[in-house]
Amino acid sequence: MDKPDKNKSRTRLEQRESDIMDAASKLFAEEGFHATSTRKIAAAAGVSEGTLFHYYGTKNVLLLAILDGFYEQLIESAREGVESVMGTRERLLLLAKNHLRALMDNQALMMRLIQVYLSVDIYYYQDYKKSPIHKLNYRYTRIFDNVVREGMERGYIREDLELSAMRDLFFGGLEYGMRTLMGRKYNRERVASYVEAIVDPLWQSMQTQHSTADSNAADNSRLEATCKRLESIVERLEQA
Amino acid sequence: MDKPDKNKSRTRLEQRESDIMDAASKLFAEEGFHATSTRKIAAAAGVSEGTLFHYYGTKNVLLLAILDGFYEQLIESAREGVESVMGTRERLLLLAKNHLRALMDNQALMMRLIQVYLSVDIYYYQDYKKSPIHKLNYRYTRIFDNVVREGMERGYIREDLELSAMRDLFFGGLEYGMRTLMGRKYNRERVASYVEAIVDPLWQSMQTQHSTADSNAADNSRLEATCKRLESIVERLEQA
Amino acid sequence: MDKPDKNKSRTRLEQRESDIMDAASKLFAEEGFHATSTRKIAAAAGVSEGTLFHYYGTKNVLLLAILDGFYEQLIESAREGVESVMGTRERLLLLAKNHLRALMDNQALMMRLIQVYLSVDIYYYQDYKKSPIHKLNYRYTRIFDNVVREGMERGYIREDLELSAMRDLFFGGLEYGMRTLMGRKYNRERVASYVEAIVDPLWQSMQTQHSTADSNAADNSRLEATCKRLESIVERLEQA
Amino acid sequence: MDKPDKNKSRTRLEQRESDIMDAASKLFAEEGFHATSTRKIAAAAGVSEGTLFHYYGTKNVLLLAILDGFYEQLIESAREGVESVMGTRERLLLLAKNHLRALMDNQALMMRLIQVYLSVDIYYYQDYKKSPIHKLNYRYTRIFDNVVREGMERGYIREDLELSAMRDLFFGGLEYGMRTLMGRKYNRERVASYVEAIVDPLWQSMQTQHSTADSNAADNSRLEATCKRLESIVERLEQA
DNA sequence: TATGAATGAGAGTTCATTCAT
DNA sequence: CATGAATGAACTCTCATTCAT
Repeated sequence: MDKPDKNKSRTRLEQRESDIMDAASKLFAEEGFHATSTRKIAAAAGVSEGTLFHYYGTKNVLLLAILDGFYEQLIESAREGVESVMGTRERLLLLAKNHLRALMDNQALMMRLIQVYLSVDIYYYQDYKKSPIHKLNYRYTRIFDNVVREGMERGYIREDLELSAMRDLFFGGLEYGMRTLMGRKYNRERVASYVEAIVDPLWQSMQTQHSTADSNAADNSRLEATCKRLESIVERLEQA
Repeated sequence: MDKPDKNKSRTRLEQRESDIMDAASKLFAEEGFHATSTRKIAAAAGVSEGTLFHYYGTKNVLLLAILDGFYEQLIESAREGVESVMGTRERLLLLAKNHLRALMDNQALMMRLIQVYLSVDIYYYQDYKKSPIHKLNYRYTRIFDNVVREGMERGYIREDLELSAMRDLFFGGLEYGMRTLMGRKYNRERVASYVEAIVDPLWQSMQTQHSTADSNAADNSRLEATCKRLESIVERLEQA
Repeated sequence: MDKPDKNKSRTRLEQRESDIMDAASKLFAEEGFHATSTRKIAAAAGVSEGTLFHYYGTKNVLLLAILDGFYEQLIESAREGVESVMGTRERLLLLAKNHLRALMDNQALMMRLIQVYLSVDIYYYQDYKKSPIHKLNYRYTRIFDNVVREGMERGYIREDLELSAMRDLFFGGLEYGMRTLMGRKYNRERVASYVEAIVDPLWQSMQTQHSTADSNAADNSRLEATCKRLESIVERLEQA
Repeated sequence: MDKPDKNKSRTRLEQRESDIMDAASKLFAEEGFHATSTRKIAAAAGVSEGTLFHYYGTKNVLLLAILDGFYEQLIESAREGVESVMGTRERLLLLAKNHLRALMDNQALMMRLIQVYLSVDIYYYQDYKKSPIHKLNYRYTRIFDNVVREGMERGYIREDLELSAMRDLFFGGLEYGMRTLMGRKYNRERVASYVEAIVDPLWQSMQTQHSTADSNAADNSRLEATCKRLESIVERLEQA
């Protein structure tokens, strides 16, 4: 589309860029950010150390580029997923699956890298909200927000919901659970059922609440349980 | 109990130990693990670097000791909290408050340190389940598990609940949300209301389903009060 | 042969390499391996400490490189010496002089370095025979072996000789004696006469043994051997 | 024999001293002088580090004490050996066996320690001859010297022998050969035959010479010259 | 006499980054 | 644009030795 010449050279540059980013991603994921030297990265990418710094002026910049790419991909696949189905619950399940899969593909190290990034650059972006990562994360979580808001508009979800708490539970729950999931082998079915176990309680509490029938079942059963305990105490007392 | 002399020296040792741990905790929290040199820690603790390594053979060991202490405290306060109230929901609220407060007191960096620890020692404890941190975390989350299980036994919570998913949502949600909370100043009320916003959806989905529970709030609270009175009678009877 | 540019830079690299090795050799010799810090070496070589580790990844590697160079030189001069004269006894004298002179030029510390090296790397090369130093030493002592073997073939030396014992006496005697020699000032004549004092007893015991009967058996067998060679040459000439 | 009280306490002190020396000897031998920290030694000896420095003010002093003890033992057993047999050759064989066995019992590291010692204390005893080790070594090698001298007096050994060269060959040969011997397992027979292989050539060259070899030097040199001429002709022919 | 906590200098090594080529 | 040699500050950790108890 562009001039072939420019196109060609741009392609080569891009090739190198992605070589470096791939190598760095892999190493960061495997050994951690601090344990990965720029020398190792350059070697793994098949370029000289000088070149690495030619492309990314700083190790931190490289880290940010990786995270950026990761989020960009995450956002894109999330958007595609949301557009592919209609129901709010189905959309949430898709978002959850997408999130989990992306993290697992990267050995969950992306999460750690984000932590590192925030550690490292806390000096530059004293206000978390100004940090590039925050902006990316904001763009990403807005997708979830929009799905929920649309659910509200359509009446599937009660309107007095605290959206931010729901968001925290959704993403926090997934990420926290991932640690457990990680130990075992990647398993598509397990992921699916885990995702449901996370989403369902949230989905349930999101909905407008019907059924006046057995209204206070909880309290009823509490009463029943208490009665049982009283009875058993009475029995013991009688035997004593 | 011992000779005063010995006692004294033991105290001095312990003093030094805690000086070092305090200094290290502070610095790790402020600047991160990797950005804090042992030199800085020693200086901040008012001891020589040699002494630091005399007490903790390795920077990693020091990190582990800090995390250990943190968890120990967390576990203790959680247990106390659980024992101080009776209702399951109240207990969950207390656990959540305790968790959040502990994290915020440490500038939420404890979470990062745990990540660092797992990164660093992944080589030693190839199986995450064998790592000391996992064991501590297990002990801690068992408190939550027990609260929920007891709720089930007493009939307050439906028995077909997926406990592990609930745990993930609970702790994950809190930790994820903490980031947002952190930016603002510490505020006891805000924490309380945030905690409710996290716990309520979970509590709701834990209970037997489709209850109109909140629809007739008045009756509900009367029942609630009665339940509580009965329960406390039971407690007293059992202890007698 | 190459571009002068490349050639030049290669030269500069080699210059640096040898600067470092020279400085290290000197310091190791003067103060011993353990007492010489990499810092000192770098300073003496006029490079930064980083550069030192750029060239030799480890202090041990540097040590090995020095020993390697030392042996290489030793081997070369020994070979030249052997080729420059014909008689077995003369060759042994030359080898001895060469050995002694090389050691004395390095203040005899090379021997100590070899010991250090073997100490240090005993863990890496559990089998002594696999250590690089052993291989170098083997190459070197083979020169002595070959001289003796040729002496046997030519009949100057009795064939029932225990070569390994002879080798031990030769090199061991020289090195042991060197300590004594070291204290005094370098003295070409003294070395020459000392060398004879060491070699002569060995030479004597190498030759076919007394029995006054055929008094000059050695010379006789030399004559016989020479005749045989002459005869075989004549044969070849006749066939040509 | 002494006062029981003093005796007792002296015994305890001596016990401790020897505990420390034994532990240090073992560790020095196994890991080398520099790789063995005083902490390790103290732990292995079952005393505190303070105590170690109480007995031996310095790590170097400890080293010297060990070497001193080693030599003392070596000297004693050598003297006993010499007195137990009469023949000069037998005495030399015994001395050699004794030397070899002592070194092998200590994993040959004693030799290295001596080197270390000389390195370390070269600053204190700028003149080798004044160093304590030199004195010990002198006392020890005098035993060899005396055996040889007595052999001369009794007429077993020719009187124009260069004693110092003989000594260098004897001890140097043994120590050099030990490296080879070390690799294999300790084997009493092997040691015996090795010792003979070392001593015999020396013994041979020590004896009064019945060969006419040197007696008729004139004839000899004529033969020699003829040989050389023949040989050079052969060389030229072969190269042609 | 025996202890072991405390020291601080110094060790080897790593590292992100620069810059002349 | 690409290189990789060069840097030197900073790192964690070790060590022989001291000294108050």
